[in-house]
Amino acid sequence: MAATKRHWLIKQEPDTFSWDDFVKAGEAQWDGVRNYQARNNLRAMRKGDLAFYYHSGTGREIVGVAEVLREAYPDPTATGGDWSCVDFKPVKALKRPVSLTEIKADKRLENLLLVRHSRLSVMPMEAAEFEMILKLAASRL
DNA sequence: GCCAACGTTGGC
DNA sequence: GCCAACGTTGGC
Repeated sequence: MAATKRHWLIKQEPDTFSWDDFVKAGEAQWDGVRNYQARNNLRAMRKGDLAFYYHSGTGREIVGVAEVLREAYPDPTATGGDWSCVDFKPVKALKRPVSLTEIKADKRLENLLLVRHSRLSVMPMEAAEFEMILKLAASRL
């Protein structure tokens, strides 16, 4: 019946909009994406899908889990072109952040687009990879 | 349609 | 602050 949930990772510079800002806001319109691959990923998201919230630049770590609140709709901040945005709400912060260094050190996560394609800001990931990172976050460093 | 130049992102 | 990776643009 219900389609299998897909898993994602979204990046944000904490200096621009941190996880704490996100939690304070209660939800966020994920606009401003101007890359086709990232846009297509946004469009493939379904309500209820989960996404890791990653701090790029300062931090470079996964800090929390977000959920798709509203599926892709036209990005109101776009002045031209065919762009989309998605609304997310925070679900929970990870028990402890999982850093890029830690992810890179883990052979089982070597196929993550976060590692292979570092410039992509919205990316899919496997359910197994998602679970693995949740497990890392629940463990001691 | 190719490719050089340029801009942007993000890790280090 | 630097640089690699990558996307986009524009000349030919």
